[in-house]
Amino acid sequence: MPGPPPTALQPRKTPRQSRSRVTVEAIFEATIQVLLRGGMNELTTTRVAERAGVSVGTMYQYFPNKQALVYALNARYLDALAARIEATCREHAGAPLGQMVEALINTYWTAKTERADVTRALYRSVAELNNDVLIHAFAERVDRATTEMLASACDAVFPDVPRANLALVTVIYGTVRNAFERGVSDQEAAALRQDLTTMCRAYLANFRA
Amino acid sequence: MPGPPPTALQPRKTPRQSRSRVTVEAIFEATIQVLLRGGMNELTTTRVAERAGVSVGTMYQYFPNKQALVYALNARYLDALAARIEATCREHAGAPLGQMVEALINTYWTAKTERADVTRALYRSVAELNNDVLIHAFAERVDRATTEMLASACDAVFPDVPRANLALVTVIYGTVRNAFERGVSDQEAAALRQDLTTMCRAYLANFRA
DNA sequence: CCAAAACCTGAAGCCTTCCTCATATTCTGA
DNA sequence: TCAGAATATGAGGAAGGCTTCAGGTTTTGG
Repeated sequence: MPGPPPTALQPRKTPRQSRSRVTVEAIFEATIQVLLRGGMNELTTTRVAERAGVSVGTMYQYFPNKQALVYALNARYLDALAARIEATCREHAGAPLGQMVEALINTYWTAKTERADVTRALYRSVAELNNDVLIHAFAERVDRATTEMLASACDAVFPDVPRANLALVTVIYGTVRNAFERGVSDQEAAALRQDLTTMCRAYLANFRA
Repeated sequence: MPGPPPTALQPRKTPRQSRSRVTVEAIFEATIQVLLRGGMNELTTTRVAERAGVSVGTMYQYFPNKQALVYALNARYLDALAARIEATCREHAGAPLGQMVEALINTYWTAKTERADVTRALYRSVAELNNDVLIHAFAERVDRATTEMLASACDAVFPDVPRANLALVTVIYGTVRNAFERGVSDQEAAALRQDLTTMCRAYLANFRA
């Protein structure tokens, strides 16, 4: 049961005028760029500010420290990802299991690969954070959506929905991530994705009504 | 095709006398401990040396820099892990598919969970390394073993062994890792592990002779 | 037993980084 | 229009980290 994010990691103040919204946006984008080039080791406040075209002081007006910046960036990313998954789940409420699996894998896979380098950079950056809160919040939110979807399947009845859900999402998210880390080729990725779908379908077949 | 590890990351010299072997061992252990406490951010050379009961200078006699230390630690861990997987694969050459899957999952899962905190710490530490070389070397070595095992199955014939292998290992390794990151309970873990086995078996059933 | 090799020490130099703050600029609302 | 709020600046203080090296101690091989 994760509490709220540590106060030391919360944003300092939220931009009110449009110019500052642009600034914050630039800072986020710059952070990604720096992360892409040199990873966490070379992510310095000066470098980010420089790349964003603002001064260090400006950065510190919105983020109390460096960690908070990376934290916010990841929170932002996960929020968008969760929203996409939720949308997929809504769209497939009441559908047959097969379609659900395919849709879920498709959404997740696409979200991760459409900007593969960014995904990788974030995967790495989040590793040095106190990411438990982030991860849990994300997991909880997304679990709610997928569980609900599964329970609504028109051609299945689950003796234990949360269990089936956990198996599904863990396998899917884990596989995608591992595929990333291995740096599989496009060909391999395509085959892998197909096989992953096969596996999930075969698993869910056990619950056919 | 990854080359050899960057020279900047190679150990400086290998201990010859037994006392220095003890020292190096202590340094490794200390590194793990420090990593456990505070992660990469708090891993400083001074702290590691202090915890190991040696002076900083000693550390630098064996590792040219801090990164090399973490690199070596991970290389060591992956080497042991690979050895265990290879052993499992040898033991199950010619066995039926079902047993192979179960054994592989068992070995990997056990290896990761018997010292869960260490596993987690290393997962995190490796994220800030130039880990491509490490990952690839590990993957290649382990793939060789598992592929060979699969090909030897007494009750199956694969149209494309490497493909089936990639699917299997990516799903297994990825799932285990993701389970870690979510911090699943023991109960959930047990169920998940069972379901993972079910999935893999169902997948492999497609190749039954 | 002794010389050479291996090993260990830890204070100190150098460098980078984070973050603040006093000041300047821009915007908003009445 | 203009006062006050919001935003931006960037040099510099303070802290801490990495790494070296000159000089000790221990071990080994003969």
